Amino acid sequence: MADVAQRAGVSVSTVSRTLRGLSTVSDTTRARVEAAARELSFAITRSASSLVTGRTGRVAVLLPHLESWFLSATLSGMAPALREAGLDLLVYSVADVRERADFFDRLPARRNADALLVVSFALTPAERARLDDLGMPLVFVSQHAEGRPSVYVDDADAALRGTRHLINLGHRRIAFLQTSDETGFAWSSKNRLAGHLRALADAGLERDDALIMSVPGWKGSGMGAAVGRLLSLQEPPTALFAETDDFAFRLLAALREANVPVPGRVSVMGFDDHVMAGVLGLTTLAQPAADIGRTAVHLARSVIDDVDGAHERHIVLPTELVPRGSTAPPPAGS
Amino acid sequence: MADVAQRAGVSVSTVSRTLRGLSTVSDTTRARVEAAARELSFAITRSASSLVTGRTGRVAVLLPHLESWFLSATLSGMAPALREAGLDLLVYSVADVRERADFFDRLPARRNADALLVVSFALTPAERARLDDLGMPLVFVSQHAEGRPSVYVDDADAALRGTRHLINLGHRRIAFLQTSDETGFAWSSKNRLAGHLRALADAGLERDDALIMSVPGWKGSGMGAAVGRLLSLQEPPTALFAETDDFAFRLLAALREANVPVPGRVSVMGFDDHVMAGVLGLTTLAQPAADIGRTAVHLARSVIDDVDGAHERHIVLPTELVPRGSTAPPPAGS
DNA sequence: GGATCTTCTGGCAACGCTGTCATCGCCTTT
DNA sequence: AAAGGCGATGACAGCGTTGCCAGAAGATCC
Repeated sequence: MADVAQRAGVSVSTVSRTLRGLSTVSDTTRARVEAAARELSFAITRSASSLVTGRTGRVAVLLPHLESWFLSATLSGMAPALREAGLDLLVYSVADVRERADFFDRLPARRNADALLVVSFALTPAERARLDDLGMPLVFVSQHAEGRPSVYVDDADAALRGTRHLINLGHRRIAFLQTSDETGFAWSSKNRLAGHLRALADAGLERDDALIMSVPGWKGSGMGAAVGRLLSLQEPPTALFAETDDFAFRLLAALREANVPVPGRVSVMGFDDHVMAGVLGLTTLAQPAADIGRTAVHLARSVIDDVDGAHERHIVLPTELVPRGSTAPPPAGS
Repeated sequence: MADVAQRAGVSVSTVSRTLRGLSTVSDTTRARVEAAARELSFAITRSASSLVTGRTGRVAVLLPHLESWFLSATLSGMAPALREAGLDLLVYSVADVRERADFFDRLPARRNADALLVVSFALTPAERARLDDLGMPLVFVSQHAEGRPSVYVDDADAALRGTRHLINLGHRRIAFLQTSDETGFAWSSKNRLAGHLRALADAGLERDDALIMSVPGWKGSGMGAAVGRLLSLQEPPTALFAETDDFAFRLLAALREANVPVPGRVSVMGFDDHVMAGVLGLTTLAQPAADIGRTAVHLARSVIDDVDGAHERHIVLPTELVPRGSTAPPPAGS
């Protein structure tokens, strides 16, 4: 910055003021400084300004991993919003328990970001407490959190509408498949199941726990076994509701392998509206992942700037049922 | 840090030494300091140390976007390697031309990261020059770059083997489909096509430009049209080689819509080994995305630490043909 | 027992910026 | 014409660390 000052023939103070866009700089000086900065392709050292202002110009995002469509899409939505605000994006992805413990132990985000966005994270009370101790703005994304701003969809309501759609098609035996994976979408998961059950109850259908399946792992092969168990029930389901599209895809593959026609014999419904859902013709509940990301960033900015009421705002974004080819009325006589 | 020092009854210098793990601290003092730091759950302000040491403890990654499987998987591979090195991950995703221009204009990574990893980025000479001016360690990922360390796979060789596989199955008319999308995989793309053509030439097959298709957009609907054009040729192809799996999936969807059986009438081959490739039974060339990410980080660390020879190391990782159900011998009589 | 090492610790400047205050012209007001 | 106000700029301290040097205390050697 001193170089720029010298080249422009002004003091560093003036350069600082110019570059920050403060109004008290004359037009001619501003032009000179900007020219000098450009010629030297000067980029500010954020470390130094952070030290003085206490702002880092960075927002940290904590994610359970990076490989699901939903998380990537959410992150994608954040990127432009952050850029617009001149904020950099710091990503903490904690894939396993060790990394997770390490994150909450060392809290590396502390003092290294202006806000922490916690995405789709099923927190233990201890972890939640640790974050609260962090003393930095927190925004919960894709989950509701008491006492903190959050952005999410109404998973229960969406699932309710999904199941209702299946019921309207004539289905009476509807299975719900969820991942038993620990990390990840536990908050959403619980709510989706609740919505599903609610729809069944509303329609006067009896709950049957044999139709609620926890299938292990993201990548495992438990899916085939699960399908086998469901289809060998005395009264097998005519529709399968998977808690995410990623999951529904694996389900479709398992069904294809077992030569079960979709939707001829069973209907399949997903949740997310993954890009591939369109390609594969999967009926699903679209959730606006990019919007969620963008909104989360806006919310974070409000909290950082200490806007009134921002500290406990809960924004619920809409979901939409997208009917495609994987759902149809149940086969006659079932 | 002053608080910790006071609580431990030592000077800040000693606290600093202890926390950095320097050896010249007595065991008793070290224990006292560590206890104090833990009790106050002290976290160091990186900004301040950056200012002194010139190290930021951060690595920046520049990506064309965040939504392809390959990029997510690569990023996933980087995360644990960075964590292990105590480095934070700064993500710059530039989705459109405006953002891209902005990045190269302002170079926000400058002085805000210890190294920049450039992933799958088809750079203009001007952009490349701009990066070189940046005066910071650069690592090119998923692309070869003259004069800079890089990690990539031999796309040409992989594609060659893919096409050879199709030829070995008996195919003689093989189409190659690439995206005409600007951002993204231009480097890989060019090489994959070259490898494909090489395999044709090696087998004594004539090149037919009608079989090389550029299909627009990531998400558009140009795929149906492309399939139509190919299948209405006088001598239609019996095999289709898509430059990425993402692309192959859309191709599969278009073929299904057109009622063209795969692999009955045409075989389809992809590139990447996307998670869904297994699910959909797509034959593909697996590239070790996570390994690429991890290796890139190791390389970056070597360059940062100025290890001998690191500045121009080129690491080529292996690819593997994964035969699945989407490829088979051509239908009899074609 | 004094000189010389060694091991450990403290003091202090410096990193590159920002915020505050002081200063300097020039314009307006009476 | 003097007083006051205002807009633009510069000087300087200080943010929380680290690196360097000095120094204290204890160990070793002749």
